[in-house]
Amino acid sequence: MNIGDAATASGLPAKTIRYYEEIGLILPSRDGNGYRAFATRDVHRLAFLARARALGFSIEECRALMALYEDEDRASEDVKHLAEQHLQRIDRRIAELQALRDTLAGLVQSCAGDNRPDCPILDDLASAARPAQAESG
Amino acid sequence: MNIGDAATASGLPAKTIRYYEEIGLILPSRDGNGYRAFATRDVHRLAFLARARALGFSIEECRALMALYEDEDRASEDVKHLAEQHLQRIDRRIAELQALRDTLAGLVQSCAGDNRPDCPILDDLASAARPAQAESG
DNA sequence: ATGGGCCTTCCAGCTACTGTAAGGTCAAGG
DNA sequence: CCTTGACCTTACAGTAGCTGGAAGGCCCAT
Repeated sequence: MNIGDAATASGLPAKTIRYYEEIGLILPSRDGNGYRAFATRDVHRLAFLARARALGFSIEECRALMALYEDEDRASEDVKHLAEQHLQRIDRRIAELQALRDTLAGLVQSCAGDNRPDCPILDDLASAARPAQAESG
Repeated sequence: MNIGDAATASGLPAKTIRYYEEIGLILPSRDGNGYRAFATRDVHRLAFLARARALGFSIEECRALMALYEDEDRASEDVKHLAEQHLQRIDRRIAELQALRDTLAGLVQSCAGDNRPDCPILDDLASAARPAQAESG
């Protein structure tokens, strides 16, 4: 199977597959003409990677997950640990974004959004530059 | 004021300030020795940028916000529009992460996390590779 | 032989910095 | 006067994870 078909089958762009080979995530064999030859197993690996990436795991985490996937003697504990770490990272990120969102939503709401120059949003951004105008207390 | 003091005053690393100059976000004057000379106004701009970046605005959005900040004849509508777009992007991102989080949390919970190899997390990741084993329905 | 669609490699670019190297400047101390 | 050390300068490389494009090879149909 050539890279185009592997791309279609796995859902990953051919470019991405070449990149994954370059960084050692997969190692398809080669035909006589130099074309990559993907076995069914390779396509499974690619789909595994696609799914793991879609769940937000980093490339290095995917590498580790792949190793566990291929290791019949793995402990599910190791997989769970990776997933838990990732989950915590996502939770932190959500909390950050939520805080951002709340601040921003407040600013948006306070802004008239008309053709006059007065703007609480710009005032807020500038307030960091003029701490005399108090935001603590 | 040299770059070190501007960094302290604005909360941005000196490296970042040089970068901002390179991409044309600020243009401090220069002393005879080639050192950047930051006026109070420059430090205000830097703090403005720092705050806007902390709120998650992209560099290009910061450039636009800065232009509005400096334009006395701006319409607050333009600022609000930028902020609303950003807010929507954050909302979408939060929704994405939340969906991810839910999926991942389900997987984590279903995994025993012991020293046996059986692992619903890996099963899920691999399921994309073996659609015969059904996930729809 | 020629056209088109696939494949190959290599290099550049994206965001927003960050690190490092090699060197210039300046004030203090001996 | 010289050194030390903290500051400053530029330029280049690297980060994550691709993505686009150039230049060229392979293969099949006409």
